[in-house]
Order: sequence, then C-alpha cells, then structure tokens
Amino acid sequence: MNEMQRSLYLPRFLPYRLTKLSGMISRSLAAKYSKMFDLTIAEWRIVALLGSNPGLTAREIAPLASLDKVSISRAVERLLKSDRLEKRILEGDRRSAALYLTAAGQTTLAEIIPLAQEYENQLLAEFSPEEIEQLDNFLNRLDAKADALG
Amino acid sequence: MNEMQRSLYLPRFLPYRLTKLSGMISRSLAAKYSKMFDLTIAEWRIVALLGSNPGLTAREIAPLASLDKVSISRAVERLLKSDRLEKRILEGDRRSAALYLTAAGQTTLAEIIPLAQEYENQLLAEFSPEEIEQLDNFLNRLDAKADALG
DNA sequence: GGATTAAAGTTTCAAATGAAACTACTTTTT
DNA sequence: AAAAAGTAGTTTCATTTGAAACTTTAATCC
Repeated sequence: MNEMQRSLYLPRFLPYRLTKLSGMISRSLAAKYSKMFDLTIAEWRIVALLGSNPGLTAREIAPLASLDKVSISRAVERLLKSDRLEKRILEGDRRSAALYLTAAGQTTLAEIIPLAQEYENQLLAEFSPEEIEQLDNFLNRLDAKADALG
Repeated sequence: MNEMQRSLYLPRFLPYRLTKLSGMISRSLAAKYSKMFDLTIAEWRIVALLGSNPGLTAREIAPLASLDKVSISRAVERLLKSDRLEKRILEGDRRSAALYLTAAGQTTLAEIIPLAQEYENQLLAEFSPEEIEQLDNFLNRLDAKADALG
C-alpha cells in the first residue's frame, strides 16, 4: 500500500518553514534593535525580562530567555557598559549577582516595547482574535512536543 | 484610555516563541542528520531539493532553500567530497554548473526522508487533519507577512 | 569588436558562537 | 575543619557564519 517516498517537498516541511519564518522575523527585528538602540536580541530579551522581573540572576535568566550562560555573560557585560543594567552581588552568595535595569535601561525598554508590539501586531494584523488564540494554542503544543522530542 | 505598556511578557511574544521553537527543532534535527549521515542542515536541504529538481544551479537553489550563496558553495563542496553530488558545467554558461545527486546521494536522500517525515509526524501527532490545515494556513500567512515587513 | 558592466561561484577576513577550561566561591562529606 | 565536590559566571579557543572582495565568464554598450 504505502509507496516509499522518493522526495520531500521542502517548502512544506514544517521544520524548514519554521526556521525560515523565524529567521525572517529575527533578522528584521535584530536590524531594528541594532540600528535604533545598539542592542542585540540577547540584550533585548534580558532587558525585557528584567523589566517585569527585577533582580534576576544570570542563572535564572537562562531558561526564561532561552539563552546559554556565555551569551548572557556577554550581553550583560555590554548592558553594563551602556549603563542600562546594574549588578548587585548577592549577600548570601558572592558568585551571583542580582541584575536590575537602571533608569536608562528602563527608558530603553519603554522605547522598544511599542516597537516590538507594533511589529507583532503587524504580523498578526490579518488574524482574527479566534485565529490568534488558535495560533497560540498550536505554538504551545508544538513547543511542548518539540521539547519532549528534543 | 490606552495605558503605556511598561513591560512585555517574553514567553508570549511571537518572535521569541517562533525562534525558540525553530531552534529546538533545528538543533534536534541537525544532531540527527549530523550523527547519522554527517550532513549539515544546508546540505540536507540541497539534497532534498535536488531529489525533486535535478540539475538546479547554486543560484537557483538559493531562494528555494533560503540559503545564501556562501553557504551553498560550502555545502556543495562537502557534498562533492562525500560523492553525493555531481557537478556538470553548463554548456551555455561556464560560470554555472548543474547539480545532480549521485547514486550515493540518492541513497542518502532515501534514507533520510523517512526520518524527516517521522519527525514531522511526531511533531504533529496530536493535531487533527483540520488543525494541520489550519496551521499550514497560518504559517503561509505569517510567512507572506514577514516577507512583506522584512 | 574592444571596453564596460554584470553575474556565478569562491575565497578571505572579521565577527559571532558555544563547548570546554577556568576562577572564585559555596556546600557537602568525612 | 580540612578535603572534595559542586555551582555561578567568565574566559579561551576552535568553529561557524556572512559580508565584502575576488576570479572567471557572459552580456551590454559605444
């Protein structure tokens, strides 16, 4: 019954499509962040996280931002240099430091958020609220499954 | 009316979610291809394309595989070395070469396709046919929109 | 038809990446 | 309480990446 498949149609292969889509989006946003704020994607993620979770440590950021500790170390270094972050060595454990946005960091965040939201809104402009919910649901399920397969 | 948004919840930000998802999937597949066939993702894409479109040139592959010409040049070089590809200089234009899978290349492709299909099937295992169609539709629309915004 | 411009693919070079080693500390073991 | 094992974050080093320059061939211009 089942004929062996002799070829695979790349444009319909889900991993390819996701990589292509996320690549287009990331490049587009990275260019914007970089040009307007001299910020990398890793830096942007950290700033966004610290906006709602001040005082996180590098280790805590890693899983929340899907970044490895090397990337975090380098991004934090740059954010400190640009005075957008402040580092407070933890009293209880002097290997770690709690990270906080400075006033400048908060300003940066406040400036980027509308841009990021606007970009997301444009991506979803032609999606109805029901479709957005459906997409959300699909992404959650794919994420969980990819995690399980990983 | 509209309150200025002071933070952005990263785990629900579409670009972040797509990057994370595609990263998990790509890493997982890249590890498989690399371990089992000593093939990179770029090489895999080229082999897959030539399976259904024998005789493509590097320039033609670029948009179909979403690869830049440097990546293609390097991937083709490796595929030639591993005897999975054959290169025939075009009669009409000696700068270009038509690329073909060798018998070995076809064997590789025949071996990988079921793995790739199986991985995709697992990702979508809990999706109904209607949901798969819906997802397909969403991805097409996001792709077109990202392209337009890009 | 020789000079100019353009295109295909390769190479070079500098920047980004990430695994592994390292440093500085902390916790656990005995 | 000293030794051993473990953890947070940094640095090193080798690999990957991609933009720009380059080489070769083709097309266009005058």
